[in-house]
Amino acid sequence: MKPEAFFSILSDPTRLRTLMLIQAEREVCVCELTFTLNESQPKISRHLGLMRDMGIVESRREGTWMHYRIKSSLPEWSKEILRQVHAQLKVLCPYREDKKQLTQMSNRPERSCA
Amino acid sequence: MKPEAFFSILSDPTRLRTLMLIQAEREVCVCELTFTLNESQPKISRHLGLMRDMGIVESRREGTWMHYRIKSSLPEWSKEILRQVHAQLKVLCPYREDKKQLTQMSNRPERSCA
DNA sequence: CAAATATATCTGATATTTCATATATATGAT
DNA sequence: ATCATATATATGAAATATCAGATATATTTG
Repeated sequence: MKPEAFFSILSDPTRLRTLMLIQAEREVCVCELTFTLNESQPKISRHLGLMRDMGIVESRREGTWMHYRIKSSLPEWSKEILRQVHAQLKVLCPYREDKKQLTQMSNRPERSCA
Repeated sequence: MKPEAFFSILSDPTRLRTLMLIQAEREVCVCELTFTLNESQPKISRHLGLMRDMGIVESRREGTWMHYRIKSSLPEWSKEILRQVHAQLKVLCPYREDKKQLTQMSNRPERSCA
């Protein structure tokens, strides 16, 4: 993956908020994202599909839920940049509020094996 | 500046190579970039103008030359991300080769006060 | 069947590149 | 000092490419 393609992934607010949430939580599912970001399900799903096609995230099915996380085989330079970006942005809005919002989801899915 | 707008600046190869070169050299002028990146002068100038309008870089005139550098008033989170991105990417192509290519420019402008 | 997730299509908006030309500055000749 | 010219940079306009969002619908699983 070329660095400019990697940054084009980060250049959309829905995708950036999603990735920051994944960095904070290790793993999130689609319904957690639609609730937390307050966006339509197709919109969330399309961005996740795009990131999966680009090789940034990978998915894991658990019943009807699809859990997304950072792809483990991602090159080290991009993993490190994601960590550094999260370290810088987590205190800013809306990322800080997103993390709080997620904890207030009533019917949040339980993970069998995170 | 919103983080997603910041990353959209990094999501173009010409701009990313330019910023990595600025991180390495502190300052570069338009003719150094057209030589090093082997791109047309209007293309380089357009991208620099865009980055100046977005508040990422600032320019300094020295005779006919325009020198560009990272804007000093840039928010700390974005300065730090630029440093970290450079630390990760400088060993990769084409950034490593760009730096070498710049040193081989014959009529490279001298700086009166860098 | 219901719930969760994925995808196809259309559409308006935006970004990028190129070409030609304009502007700014420096310099040598008169 | 002025004129002509060379060099460096910027920009307007047009052509092209790319992208995000909405709606409807399809797929997968329990």
